[in-house]
Amino acid sequence: MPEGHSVHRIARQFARNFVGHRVQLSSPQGRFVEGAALLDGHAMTRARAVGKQMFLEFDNGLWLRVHLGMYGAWDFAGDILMDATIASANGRMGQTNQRGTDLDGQADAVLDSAGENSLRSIGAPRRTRVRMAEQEKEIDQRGTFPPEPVGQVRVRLLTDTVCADLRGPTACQVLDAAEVQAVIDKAGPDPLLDDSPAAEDRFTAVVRRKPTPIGLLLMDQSVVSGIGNVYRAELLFRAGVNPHAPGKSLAEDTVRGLWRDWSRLLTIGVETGQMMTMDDLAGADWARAMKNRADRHWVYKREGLPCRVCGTHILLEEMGARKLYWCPTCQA
DNA sequence: AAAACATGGCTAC
DNA sequence: TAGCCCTGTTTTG
Repeated sequence: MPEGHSVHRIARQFARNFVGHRVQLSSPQGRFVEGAALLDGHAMTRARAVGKQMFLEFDNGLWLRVHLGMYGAWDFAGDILMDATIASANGRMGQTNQRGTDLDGQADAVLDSAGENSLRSIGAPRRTRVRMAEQEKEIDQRGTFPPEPVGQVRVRLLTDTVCADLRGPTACQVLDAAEVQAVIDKAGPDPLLDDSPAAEDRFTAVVRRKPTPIGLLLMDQSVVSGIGNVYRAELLFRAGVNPHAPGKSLAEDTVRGLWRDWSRLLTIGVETGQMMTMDDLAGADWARAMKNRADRHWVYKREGLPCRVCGTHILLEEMGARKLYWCPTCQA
């Protein structure tokens, strides 16, 4: 599934295209009929991402909470205003985006600021169809509007001009404001929601108190939000940290460094739409990595291959019921 | 062509 | 610990 960066991008897409508009909700699949009815016909007022979860607020005070899980995806169709980086990630927009450009750090898009601030618009809406999951891709350019639902569509959000279909989510439910707050309170800090020293302190303190291996702590969404299996492996390699090291055994600077690096990688991920973890690349190397996943990571999915730094064979083991990739030499 | 696998995480057993 | 969500991609035959 999409790790944290994708969910932030999807929330922006909703802020861009739905916030401020009346929305018709339905459940073509039939498994969310009651929930859809609670929100149907109301205007969307806010789109938020917190770690891997997304929250859409409507003007009756209720929220739609969505977690994509492993297979979940959103398909957008219609006259879509796209964040330029989405098209860029597909290589369709030429040079509109280069790394190094700044996000303004505004993770939430609220009603009065939707459509401006951090979203770099292409300009006019474009009639298209885009799938947003871990990868984003344009599906086709034409067709009737709204399109026929494809596959098991749990919920469809429809305005006069734009349609969003949700398929295969782990979670899709209607919550009131207090329930949303409870979910958010349980989540660990998300660098895009809070890049304050307090957030870094909180993460650092929690990690350095626990005997749990850091490789498990980074995946624990109550410790830190948004990190998944790819970012876990890559963050640990970049920090030179052994995944088995207990949180409490790590130096304070090391843990703070992990937080800051996560903030950096998440920012790059939101900007490019890719889990680009070899961010020191330049020119042709960067372009190749943007195109091919195999050239994008230090250790992820590289078991048995020589470490890009020291040549040692990359190891693969199970940790937290997920595949963990690491270099026993660089991460001694 | 078919089968296995995966960026997650909840729930039931 | 296994199932589920039920899709897209990769690997196997």
